[in-house]
Amino acid sequence: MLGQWPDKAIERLSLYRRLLVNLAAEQVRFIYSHELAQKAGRTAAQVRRDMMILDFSGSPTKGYEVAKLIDAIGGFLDAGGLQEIALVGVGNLGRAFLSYFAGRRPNLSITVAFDKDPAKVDRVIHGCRCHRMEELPSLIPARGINTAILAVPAWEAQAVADALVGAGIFGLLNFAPARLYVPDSVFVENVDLTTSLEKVAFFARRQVTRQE
Amino acid sequence: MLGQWPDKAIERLSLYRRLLVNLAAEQVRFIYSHELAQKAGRTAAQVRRDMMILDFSGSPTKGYEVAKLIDAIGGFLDAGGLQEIALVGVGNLGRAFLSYFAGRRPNLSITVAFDKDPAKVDRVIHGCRCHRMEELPSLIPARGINTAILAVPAWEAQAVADALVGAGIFGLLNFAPARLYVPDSVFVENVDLTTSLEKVAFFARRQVTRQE
DNA sequence: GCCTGTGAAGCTATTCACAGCT
DNA sequence: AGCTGTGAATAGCTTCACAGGC
Repeated sequence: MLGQWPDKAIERLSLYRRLLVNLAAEQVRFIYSHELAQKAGRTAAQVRRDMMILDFSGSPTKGYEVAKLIDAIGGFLDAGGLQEIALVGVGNLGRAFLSYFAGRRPNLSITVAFDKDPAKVDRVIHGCRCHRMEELPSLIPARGINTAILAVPAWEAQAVADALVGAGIFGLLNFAPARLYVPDSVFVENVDLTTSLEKVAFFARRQVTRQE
Repeated sequence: MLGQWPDKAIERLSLYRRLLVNLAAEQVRFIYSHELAQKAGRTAAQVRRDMMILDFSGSPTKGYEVAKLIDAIGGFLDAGGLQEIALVGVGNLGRAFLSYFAGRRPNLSITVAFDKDPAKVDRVIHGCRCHRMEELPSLIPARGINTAILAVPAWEAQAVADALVGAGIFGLLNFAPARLYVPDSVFVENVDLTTSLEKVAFFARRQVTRQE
């Protein structure tokens, strides 16, 4: 499904870029692997390995040039221009994402939303227009969209995923607590909030017990 | 930090339980490792390995008894009674979580919220009262809370995390795009929505290119 | 025959450690 | 002296493969 690069490495590159953009804003021009590692919560060796993915080199005396590294990550991660994202499910979570992502990344923007609730259709929420589900199969290819966020209830997730895949989606960020059955060519990232919370609660409780 | 059990295994156990609860509702009494694996998107061997964590046995003829397995996972993952969770940051995301988690798990419930915005303080949102930040250091120990959800802006995250750790929190579900510096005894799960979306968009675009 | 439980093997991601450079 | 770049080693997780049992 993934192929050449491990998906964790892609996550780290995205994280590095965010840190580097902050550094650039503070006029930092060069950074060593151990400094970036410290900010990212990784090891220096890991950072240097990740630079190999980009085929990016630093200087042993100054480290990595921040501005150039930001460009190198952008060249690797970003599409040429704007990559549009579709959102399906404009409930509480969906609206929170619209507000959260609004203007966060210049190259990535949620530009269409879909919901089956007629009360939401044709409204514009955080700058994004909500469409009828029936428009999904035509609108997504028409806009050349390949990535979608799924924020619908679990029992609707598979049907919506099928519609999205049929419309040409190849990447899904899924917040519904349901496993999606999709072709191997489609990348699915599941964000399971309940499971994450249960995990944190488990380790927290275990630590409390240990302290006592 | 973690210790004995890998955190990915804990995630899977939480996932298995959700699937099993659904199965129980459909009157399914027994399930084989390969069936559960199929539903969870794992291999049968992985499921059987995870059963070893629980020290739970199935029968070679019938498989695992659904009701007993649910109890075994509960005995492992859950606290004795209700485990309360605190939420800090009642913005769009925070409110979405309150609505999302309301009544989702009987043993896990967000029962206190905090926000620095006076307009939100003392309001009850999705059954959860919002308190002043100043009450955090006393209220969290008073309630015996050890787990918190962090949904504040990045630039406030570290200060809030410090306050939470000081108040006795040992588990943090962090939605702020910032690395948190906390003692080793505190478990932090970062959910980085921007990074996840960038990753999905990256693989989607790559796949599209490959198809052409 | 077809399952479970598990030692062993295999894989992938991360870290070590050091040559090379300035 | 202290960094980068990277082959080699390690660690951690997943899958294989088969003994054991009904």
